[in-house]
Amino acid sequence: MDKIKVIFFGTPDIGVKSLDYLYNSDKIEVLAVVTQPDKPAGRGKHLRPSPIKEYALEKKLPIYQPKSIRKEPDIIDALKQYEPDFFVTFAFGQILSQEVLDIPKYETINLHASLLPKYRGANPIQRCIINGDTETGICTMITELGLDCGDVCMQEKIQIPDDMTCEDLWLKISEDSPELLEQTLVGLYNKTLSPCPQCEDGVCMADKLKKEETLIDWNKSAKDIHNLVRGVYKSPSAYFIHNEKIIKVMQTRVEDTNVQGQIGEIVKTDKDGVVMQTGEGCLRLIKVKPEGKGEMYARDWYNGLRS
RNA sequence: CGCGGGUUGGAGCAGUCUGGUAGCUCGUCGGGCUCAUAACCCGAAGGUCGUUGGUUCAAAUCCAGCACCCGCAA
Repeated sequence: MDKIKVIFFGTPDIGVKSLDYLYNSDKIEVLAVVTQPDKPAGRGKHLRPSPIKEYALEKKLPIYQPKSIRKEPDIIDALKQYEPDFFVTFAFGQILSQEVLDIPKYETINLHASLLPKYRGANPIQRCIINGDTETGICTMITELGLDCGDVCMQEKIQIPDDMTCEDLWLKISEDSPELLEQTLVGLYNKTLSPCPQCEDGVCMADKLKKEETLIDWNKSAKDIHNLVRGVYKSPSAYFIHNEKIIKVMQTRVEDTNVQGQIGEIVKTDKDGVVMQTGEGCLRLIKVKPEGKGEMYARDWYNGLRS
C-alpha cells in the first residue's frame, strides 16, 4: 500500500516521540511540520525553537511557523501543495480554521490527553491530577471547529497512582501516544475504524492553569493540597510564602497524625520533613524549592531557618 | 543588554552594610544515659569562604572581571 501522507502540527516535547514514530513508520510519510514561531524563553530572553522544530531541523523536514495559521494564506497554500492525506495535531497550540481542516484528503486528527468528553481544553494533564482522578487517558479524534468536540477514533486508559506527578503523566502520554496515532491513521485510511460521537453528558472543561491557583491554601484538605502539588509539579509548582520568600513545594505526603496546630503552621519536624497543619489533616513537606535556591529536602530548609 | 536572589566543613544557613579569633541548625565519628531508640547528655573530626585580579598592615567582608545555580517576567 502507498504510504499515508501526513503533515504534523505540534510544539512542545510531548509530541516529539510521536513525530519520530510516524517519521520512522513504514506506513507513513511525514511531509512537513508546522509548529509555533520561535519565542523568547528562559532568563536571557533569547529566541528558542520549539522541541518539534528542533526535531524537524535534525531530520531536515520542511518547517512552517505561522503566528496564526488562520491568517497566513501563504502557508495555507504551501500546505495544500503537499496534497496530504491527513493532518495530525498534537499540542500544537493554535486553533485551526475550516479552510485548514479542509486541506487534507481524509481528516485532521488530534491527539488529546484525556478520556473525552472529560477535560476538553487546554490543560487536561494537570487538571485530572489536581482533581484527584485515579484514571485518565489519551484519545485520537477528528478535529472539528469546536474545542475538542469531534468524534473519537481510539482511546487508551492510563491509571494515575497516588504519587504520580504531572511530569510522570506527561512522559507516560508522550510514550503511549505514538502507536495510538499510527493505528488511528491506518484505521481511518483503510476504513476499518469508525469514529464515535462524544457523549455530551460527560463533558467537562480543563481550563488553563491560573497563577493564583498554584498558591497553596492551607485551609483546604491535606489531600487536595497534595493533589495540587503533584498536579503542577515543576511547571509552575505549588507554592506558599514564608518570610516574604516564595517556597515552592515539590513533594508532599498526606500524614496520618493526631498533632493539632494552627492552620498553615509547622506542627512537627523530623528527619523525613516538615509537617504542616491544613484545614483537614496534616501534610508532610518532603522536598521544597525556596526562591533563589535549588530543590532541597524540607528538613534542610528548616535547618537553615533556625540559624 | 528584561528584573532580581545566590555560591561559606557532607546538607541547609548566619556572618558582608560598619575589614581584625570560622558561627548556627543538622549530619558523620567516638563516648555516656537507657530494657531500648530515630530521643536526651558529653566530646571530636571536617572549611584554600565559587574563581581571578585590585585596594589595605590586614579581605568571607570593600572594588573590578569571570564562571556556575536559581526565582520572577515572557
